[in-house]
Amino acid sequence: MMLPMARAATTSDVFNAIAEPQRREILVLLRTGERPVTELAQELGMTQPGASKHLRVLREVGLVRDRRAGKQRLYGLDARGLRPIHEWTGGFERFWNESFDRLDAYVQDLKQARQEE
Amino acid sequence: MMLPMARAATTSDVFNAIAEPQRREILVLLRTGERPVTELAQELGMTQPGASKHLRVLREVGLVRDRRAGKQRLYGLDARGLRPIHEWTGGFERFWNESFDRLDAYVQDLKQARQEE
DNA sequence: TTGACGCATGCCTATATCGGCATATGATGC
DNA sequence: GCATCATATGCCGATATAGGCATGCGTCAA
Repeated sequence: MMLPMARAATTSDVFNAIAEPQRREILVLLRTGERPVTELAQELGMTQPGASKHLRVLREVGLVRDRRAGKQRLYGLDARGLRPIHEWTGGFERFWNESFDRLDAYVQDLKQARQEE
Repeated sequence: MMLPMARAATTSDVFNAIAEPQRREILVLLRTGERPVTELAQELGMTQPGASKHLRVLREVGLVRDRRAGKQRLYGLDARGLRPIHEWTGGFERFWNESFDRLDAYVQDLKQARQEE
């Protein structure tokens, strides 16, 4: 009896964590410094539980760290996890330039063909 | 009557497209050249429909292009869409270095504190 | 100890996929 | 047209979230 294999467990990986727009906003905001959840939620127009949940995901993949500060809990950026992604995409740098060239060549070909009609 | 708002529509955005490990494998493989779906599926150990579906997502966000070649359909890389991601993560470069420094300083502090015990 | 405050969690609903499978669609050659 | 090969799609089952809301839990101050 073969059970249908469902979606792969992509949770807890950095690519997945930054696939969410709001989580990216959080990371960007945290570049300007540590913040408690409530302030963060307010600045980004999300509910406190919503912000907490996103922060949890970010913390689980190591993109943010938290430390207690009195009654509050301050969240801060730990961007090291973004480096692998930067490098992975960087592995295509040669190709996106190449793509431009090819597209350009293609466009030139079209123009050429037109004039010869 | 307030309907619960579900998951945001993140479909059709590049961040989401590359969040899937198999799709990343496809992109990496395509760096070595165009390929028909079947060959691609075979090389990556996935089913043909599976490969087709992933390619569809990649095509919808513009990361691959296809062109007909006789009976086959060749898929090729169009890496330009990866550039924004490279740049977005690059915006954190300063911070991941800084993080390293801080971590290092933290470790030094610990060592210092130990010796002074 | 008891509020009050700040934040994390649990529960629920709606949805978005992923994978497997069968099958429709398309193009080719006879 | 028809058989055949190459791909794309549809359907289904199982899961993974995202958001809203209410509530639990921990910390601090009086």
